[in-house]
Amino acid sequence: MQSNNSIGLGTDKDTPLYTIGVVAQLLEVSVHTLRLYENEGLVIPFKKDSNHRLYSANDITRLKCIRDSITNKKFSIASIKTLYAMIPCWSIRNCSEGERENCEAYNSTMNPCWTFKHSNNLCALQECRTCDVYKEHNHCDNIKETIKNNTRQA
DNA sequence: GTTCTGACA
DNA sequence: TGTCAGAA
Repeated sequence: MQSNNSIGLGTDKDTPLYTIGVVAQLLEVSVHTLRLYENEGLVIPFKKDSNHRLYSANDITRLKCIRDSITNKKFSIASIKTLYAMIPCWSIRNCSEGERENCEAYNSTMNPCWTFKHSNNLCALQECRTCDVYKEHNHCDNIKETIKNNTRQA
């Protein structure tokens, strides 16, 4: 018997395993809503060659956070985007002054860094889905921790 | 049967 | 957010 999963790969919370239909049932939202969250840049599911989406356990954790924010805390999608946009990616990735000046993400207040192209900076080298700036905030609560760690005293 | 994209209510 | 169309 395989203890991990049906395809026998060593699995962890980052392994994309769940189809959009399964996730929709799990979170009690429509498939359409999950695609909306993706289009709005709230979540980045893995895409198979077939272009079908696969979600990991961490993606589901993230989606639960998003749902809780919207349903219980009355956040809008736009407000969640703004919150994500406040994550100091430039600090986490140690971007230079020059890189910051030329970076759309650094200068955006409305959109998370992972919604930009990143064709001409160090972010072009890594998939946002696997970047700490994105990954470390699957729990919405972690944003506060990040801000704490990046705040200097005057 | 499930999911994809795009469009419209 | 829901639903429908046409395709894979």
